Amino acid sequence: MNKYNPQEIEKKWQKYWEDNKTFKTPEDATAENKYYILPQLPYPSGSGLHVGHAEGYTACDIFARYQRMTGKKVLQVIGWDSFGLPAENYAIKNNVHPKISTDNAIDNFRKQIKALGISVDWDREVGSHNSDYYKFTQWFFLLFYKRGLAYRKMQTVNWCDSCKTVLANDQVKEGHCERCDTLVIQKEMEQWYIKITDYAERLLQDIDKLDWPEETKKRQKDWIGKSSGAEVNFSIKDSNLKIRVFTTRPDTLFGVTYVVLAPEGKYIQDFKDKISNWSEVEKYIEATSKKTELERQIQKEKTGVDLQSIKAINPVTNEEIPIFVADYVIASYGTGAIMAVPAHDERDWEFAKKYSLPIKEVVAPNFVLTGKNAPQGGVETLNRRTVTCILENPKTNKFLVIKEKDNNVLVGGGVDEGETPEEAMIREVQEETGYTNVEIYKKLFDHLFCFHFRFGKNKNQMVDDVVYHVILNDETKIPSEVEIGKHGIMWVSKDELQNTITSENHKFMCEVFLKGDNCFSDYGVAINSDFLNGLTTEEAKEKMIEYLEENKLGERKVQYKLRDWSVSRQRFWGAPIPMLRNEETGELKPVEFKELPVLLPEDVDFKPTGQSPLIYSQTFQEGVEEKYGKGWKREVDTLDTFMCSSWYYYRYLDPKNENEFASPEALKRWMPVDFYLGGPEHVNGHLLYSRFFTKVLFDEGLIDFDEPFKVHRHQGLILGPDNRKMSKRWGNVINPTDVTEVYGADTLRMYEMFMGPLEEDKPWDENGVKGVRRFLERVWLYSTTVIHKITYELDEDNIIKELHKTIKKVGEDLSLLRFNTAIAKLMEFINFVAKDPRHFSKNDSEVRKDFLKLLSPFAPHMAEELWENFGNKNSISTEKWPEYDEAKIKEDTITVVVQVNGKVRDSLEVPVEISEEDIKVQVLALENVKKWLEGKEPKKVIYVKGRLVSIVV
RNA sequence: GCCGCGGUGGUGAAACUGGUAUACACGAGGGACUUAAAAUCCCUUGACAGUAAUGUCGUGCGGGUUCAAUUCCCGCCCGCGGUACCA
Repeated sequence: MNKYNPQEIEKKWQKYWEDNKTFKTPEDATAENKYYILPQLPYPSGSGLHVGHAEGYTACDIFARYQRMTGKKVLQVIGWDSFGLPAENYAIKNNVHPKISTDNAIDNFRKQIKALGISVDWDREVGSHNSDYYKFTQWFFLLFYKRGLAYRKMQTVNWCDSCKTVLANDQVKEGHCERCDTLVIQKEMEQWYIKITDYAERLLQDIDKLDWPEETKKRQKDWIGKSSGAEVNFSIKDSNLKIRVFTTRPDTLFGVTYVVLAPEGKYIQDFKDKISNWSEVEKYIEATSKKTELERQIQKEKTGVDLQSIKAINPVTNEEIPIFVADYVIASYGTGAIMAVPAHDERDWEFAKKYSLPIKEVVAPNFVLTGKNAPQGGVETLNRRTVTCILENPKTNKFLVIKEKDNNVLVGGGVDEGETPEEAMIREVQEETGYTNVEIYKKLFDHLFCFHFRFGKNKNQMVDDVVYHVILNDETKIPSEVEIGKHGIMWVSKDELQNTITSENHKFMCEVFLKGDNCFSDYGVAINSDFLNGLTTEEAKEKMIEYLEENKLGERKVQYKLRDWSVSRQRFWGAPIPMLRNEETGELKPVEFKELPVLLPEDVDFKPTGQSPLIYSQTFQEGVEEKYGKGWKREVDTLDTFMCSSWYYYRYLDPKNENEFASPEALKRWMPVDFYLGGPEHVNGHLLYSRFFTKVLFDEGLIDFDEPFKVHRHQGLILGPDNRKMSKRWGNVINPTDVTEVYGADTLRMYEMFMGPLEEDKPWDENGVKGVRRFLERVWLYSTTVIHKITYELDEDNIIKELHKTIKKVGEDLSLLRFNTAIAKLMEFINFVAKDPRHFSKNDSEVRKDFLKLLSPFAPHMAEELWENFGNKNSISTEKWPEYDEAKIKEDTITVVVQVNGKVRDSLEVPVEISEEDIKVQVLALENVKKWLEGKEPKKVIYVKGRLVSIVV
């Protein structure tokens, strides 16, 4: 029989699949049996396919082939994200029209993907740069416009001066352009925006119903960035003007000691006339605007300018407080103004320290005890004022600890009626220790709350503690007193103090004391806050919001970090925005659907000037005035390519439809996507936009589901052999075509899947490729040649048993996308077969037939060829996935491990059905066990069914 | 800084729900075949001690829970990714 020659057979089968349209989308798919597998939309770059592409497409393909064999009607298509900057930049550099270079790149990509044996329906291929596609990208824009979701606004935008275009927030990486790494600058421009923020709440809520990786869901939630709080009005003294601030902590309003405005915000301009030191302020604003976002982030020290001659009024205290302009407040979040609570916000604290502003504490720490002292529901809460001290003997540098029966605590007790806390403190020290000559050295906390359950009283108790540092002057004691002697006392060193104390809140006091500085709490109980005093942070927040709303001082407010999506691009190679504008009146008018597509003109000089290249077209505005009247012009910006890639999975369903983005029947039959594989870099861009598109379609009544991707998984990066990201710069790029030419596509596919878990990053290893090729060679050999060399003889039942185990494992692993372990099992099976290949090699081996089916998703070309050798005329991909028989896998005996005191000492073969008693008897009779028991009686013998016996001596 | 993920042989990595740690593959060493090499096949391969049987240690580090911990809990260290004056 022939040598394994992948180059030959792979071409043969690729042609067969193409000629026979083997992977044409089944006509008989229904909502019940359909399975929509979606590989990522590739950008067809000039440098061709990357091994990372091969990884993603292979994974989807293996999964698709497996699903088909289990009876699913699979839809799998690949298309092209073919608009975009790189093609345009390439065109500028090489003076080729992007349409030509893009079409060439697509031809190349298609050829390379076909050479991997990926089973997609090529009749449904789409490219976003084709007018029959971008017609509907434009339609989506018009849909957004119609629904009030597309609007123009003047705003500072991220500008890349090398690409000469605007960038969306997620296209900026660490202050640099994602594509060309140029430092991004801010520029004021009028742009088209999509109001994705209208959908923030739904985009956030619905994440929970998705089967996506948990960390991915979290990342998207964080990006949407919901925070709840209030907007509060601060009036300006002697004026009708107001400052509105957003805060998540309305409960700290009593601690607000100044207000800060963002330098680029609107407020500062409104106050211009009232500010006596305007020139200083103006200088500061200008200095800020010159800084890039990056510089602003890096600078450590806070800066700002006091707005002299105007003061704000704290709405709850009615105190006059200063107003600052400072660049630690940004204009684009909230209202562009903040209320500063230096006692409880690190940034405000730094600023207040620098400019010597008052710091007013309004939240005291609150310890909620855990365990048996945790507060209980449904019982009354008592309030109690108490004192506690850290008592130090300065002569010995030791600290006093009171030993109760199961607790070590500090000295303290309740404050009696008519007594000051100081008096109470001195009294408690005397009562509990007998020491009379003590003095209060320092107050550590005015309030430290502790919320716990009091068993004796069957009530919860909220203790409001004053904490002191007390010094022992000398060891004079009261001769005899009541409480002394009830519990012991001990003196410990500074180092031992914190670990000796067992009560949680006392431990915390020691911690703060030892650190020696003030530590303000974020959450706890309100103090110095009038009607909020004594409430926990959560309660106080609610109460303050109610108060604000009642008194018309502000209202509840939810803020999101998510910004509206800027979609205008001043570039050529994109879909024209289908809008008209009257240059004289400024009116806007959408292009009607029947006029779509607005074609991208051919006659454009697309050299970047910062202006949209479409301005230079002779033909683009032709006939517009005749049709719409004087002054009307087409919009000359093009759409962000994310607009194109946010809906491609709909176009695959019905790619030739001229009237709709997809027909209702096709949508009903195929959506939502059952499995979507993509890189983790798209979480806050593409995936979010696609979800948004889908929700808009749902609201328009065009679809009856509101999430496009039911199941989503990521693929990891394939790194270079040097463990670095593949890049021309490091010279570590592996070209999949080179690998295919030497080893064959089946080897490449299987190797990439064998490298490790799909979602992890993993380095390339040429030797690993060879290993997989060796495996395939062995499969070929045993399938085509009768081998007489036998290591030891196996009867057919042994092989069948191993086969059924393999069917089980490979099937399970495939359904969980654990390709690496599935392949390991296939290898194990062949290793087993190698001991005695006769049953596998014989002419009509059923074992071999089943094995080839298992192999076929991974190495489809070889599987087809060897399948054909049996005389089969059909493609193996149309075969049914083998089923395993539990009875055939069943073992008669099991190996039970024997442990003595947790260490493995022996193992023994026993019948599966052995009783617990029998096995214990057998185990205790073992020589090894006797030896390790050393004559002692076992205290305990544990039997874990089918696994081990553990003996404890 | 904050958030998320991860750390297992010389290497890529396995290990169900707490139950024999290192499957599968690579590499390395030894052997067979060969005039020789490649290819192929066979054996060995976590570390340490020992001729061996065997024993001790071993999943980033330090503790804990348990008859039993890569797996659960607490405290650290390191790497990767996200995000950042978001009030």
